[in-house]
Amino acid sequence: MEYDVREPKQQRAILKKESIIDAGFKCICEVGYHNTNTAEIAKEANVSTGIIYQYFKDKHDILIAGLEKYGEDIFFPIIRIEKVDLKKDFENTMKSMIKEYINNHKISKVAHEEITAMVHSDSDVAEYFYKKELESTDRVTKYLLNNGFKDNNLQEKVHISMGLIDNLCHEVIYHKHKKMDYDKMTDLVVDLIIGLFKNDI
Amino acid sequence: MEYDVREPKQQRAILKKESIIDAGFKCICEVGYHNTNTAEIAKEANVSTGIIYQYFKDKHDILIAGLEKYGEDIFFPIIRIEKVDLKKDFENTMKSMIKEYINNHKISKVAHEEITAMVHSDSDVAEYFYKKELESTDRVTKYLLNNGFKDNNLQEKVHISMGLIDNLCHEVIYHKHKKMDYDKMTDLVVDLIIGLFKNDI
Amino acid sequence: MEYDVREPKQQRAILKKESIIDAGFKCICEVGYHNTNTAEIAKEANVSTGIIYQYFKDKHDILIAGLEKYGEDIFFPIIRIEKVDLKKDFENTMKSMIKEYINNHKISKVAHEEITAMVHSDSDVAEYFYKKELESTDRVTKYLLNNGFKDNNLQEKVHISMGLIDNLCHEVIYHKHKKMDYDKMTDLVVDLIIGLFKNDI
Amino acid sequence: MEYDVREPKQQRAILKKESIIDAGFKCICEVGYHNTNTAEIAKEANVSTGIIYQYFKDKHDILIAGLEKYGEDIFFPIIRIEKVDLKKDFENTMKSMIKEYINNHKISKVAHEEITAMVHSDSDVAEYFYKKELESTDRVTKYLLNNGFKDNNLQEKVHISMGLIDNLCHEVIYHKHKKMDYDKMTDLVVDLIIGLFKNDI
DNA sequence: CATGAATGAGTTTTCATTCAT
DNA sequence: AATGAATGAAAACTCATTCAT
Repeated sequence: MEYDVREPKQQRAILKKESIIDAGFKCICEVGYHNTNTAEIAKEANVSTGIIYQYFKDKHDILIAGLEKYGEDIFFPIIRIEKVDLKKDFENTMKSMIKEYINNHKISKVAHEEITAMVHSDSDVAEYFYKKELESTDRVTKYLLNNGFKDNNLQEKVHISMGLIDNLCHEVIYHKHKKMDYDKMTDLVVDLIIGLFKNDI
Repeated sequence: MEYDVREPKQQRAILKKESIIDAGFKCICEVGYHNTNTAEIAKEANVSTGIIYQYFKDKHDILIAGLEKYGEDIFFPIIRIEKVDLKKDFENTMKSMIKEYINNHKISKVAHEEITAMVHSDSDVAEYFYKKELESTDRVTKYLLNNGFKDNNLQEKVHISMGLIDNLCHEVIYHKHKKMDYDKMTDLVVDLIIGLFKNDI
Repeated sequence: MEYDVREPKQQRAILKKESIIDAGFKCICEVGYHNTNTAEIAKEANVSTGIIYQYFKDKHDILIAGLEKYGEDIFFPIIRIEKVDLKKDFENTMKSMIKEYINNHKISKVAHEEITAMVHSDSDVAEYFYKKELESTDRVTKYLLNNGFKDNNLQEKVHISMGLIDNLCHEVIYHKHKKMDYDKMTDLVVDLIIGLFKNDI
Repeated sequence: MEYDVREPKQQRAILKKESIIDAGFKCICEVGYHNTNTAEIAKEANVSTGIIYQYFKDKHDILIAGLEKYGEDIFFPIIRIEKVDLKKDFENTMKSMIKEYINNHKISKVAHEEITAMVHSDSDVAEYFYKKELESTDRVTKYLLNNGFKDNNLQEKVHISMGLIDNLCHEVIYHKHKKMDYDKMTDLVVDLIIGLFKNDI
């Protein structure tokens, strides 16, 4: 005989909602928002199509929930800069950060493509990125201030640096320019950033 | 059995084909590819839906035609760098170029959003951008070489510089960071670029 | 992404699927496959157009389902020859069979026309007819063997006989030849068939 | 310099009309009426789409014209039975006729399929076949009468015989029944026909 | 809460026929 | 007569969302 294991309803509902978020975000990242339908999400989440609308206003809502849940890890890992030890050699710290970034990008390359595509066509996604980008800059700036950097247009410099790194990562991953020397390019970028901050440390 | 895509021979028809491209690209730029339907395009172009399929394989085909027609002006004006007079003061030249870029971006802000969104989800659009981006880098690099710059990782430096400018424009237009000093930021970017090339002139 | 064709589980849904088959087959039989559209079928079945595509891949799928459901009764009633009592007088048995056939043809005359038309233009319909025709010949042949007929080119004779009966029915129903004496023609056909088998009983 | 060879307009027009008929019938026979569009016909006929409607009421009209032009050769060659020499051995005459028929069927197998499909769905095509079938039976009957056959239900017998031959041809060509002995079947059919007429010669 | 059946507006595409030149 | 451009109604099919159970 089987005991009817009765999990608390609240708990079960939460799990179900999570599984829908996960399934939805997975599908959207893999094949794109417009190529994912609710039936597919329901199937992937092992729920019925109807139940989705108990937990989410609409399909779009699932996307946003997924973004809230996984967006930071995928798109804004720098937000956790506090873990970085700036006491060490600045140049090497930056190089290993860049390497980590590139790796991170590579892992979720398709997710990046699919989701960043929506920044331009979906105002909620845009807003999320907007907010997170601000947050990233602020956090990094504050972190540097706390680590003894002078506030000499620090925010602007941080933003420029983050942009440089982003572009570099993107270039390396998509490897558009066959003749480009990426090691050299990385060195150039690191030098630029160090140059930017050289009088502020 | 499919009608072949026809190449119009009469003047009237050629104009009509152009008007479909214009209408389609306009709609797509304004409300996005997925939110534009053929009926809308036909209406905007003052033609019937049927004629669209005589000149274009499908909706996507119109997008690509529009891109070919207007893409360079909107996304890659730097491709015409030959017009810039580098004999003049480098710093001021760059600053006015950046201003022009920002203006250009502002004019077709929505087009930028909608179309760059598709780079990530549409392989043909992606291919176009890749191609043009390469072309831009190459052209600028060659132009600098012809103007006496030394080939000291010139290509990499050009690419980095173009990225810096792009990011700057983007930041200025979207004005995300309320506390950011954009004039200072522009100065920083220009200084960085000048620094990059300082030993190559 | 495609919805999978679903197999209905609820009683209501099963009935609905059947009603789509019935409605579709009815429409196709009455006005022809090419003159029947999904909206028409939906209307006739009292369902929405959408539901059709949950149970059927496409319009063609409905046709095949209808054929599987009603094809034997309409086109291959001889497949149930086992019910015929061959112990009785062969000639009279055959005559009453022919009468029954003609009646059957008359009832679903339009269905015959519309569906047999498709044997030539639709490979799935063709396959169905081929299969059933083979099955008919085989069954009749076996049945005769079990009833003491000798296997003296029996299969060939059965096929010829079935063709003769088919042609006869067709002629009687369409009544093409004004001056034709159909009773006499029937007698001739029956005599021919009896003659064919006279040494095999 | 080139002389402007001016054919009589009437003549040119006739040629043009013929080329449309030929092109249309060719397309229809090859891929079917529903899969042939007017653009295709125009292209095949080397004329513009517009001109078609100068010579024909509609697409259907082309089909009928094609049928009138080529139908007899393809579907009712027996209509020219007068060429057959019945003085010779009846059995061999018939066998060679059957062989010729089978060949004829094979050559235009697709045309047969496509066009006979329409007998069931197109009343004009049906009427044509109806008319020609009557004509065939009548001609053959008359021819036999003129060759000394007695009028002992001759029309009925002719019709039955023609049906037997048609079925045989069809069976041989489409070869549905793998285990069937077609030589034997041919012999059986010939014997049946000879038997039918044996007291009438 | 949960299911999955049902809806129907919306989309792309085709093509016989007409029309402007 | 001739061209080929243009029309637009009609068709198949999709899918986010709602509903009956």
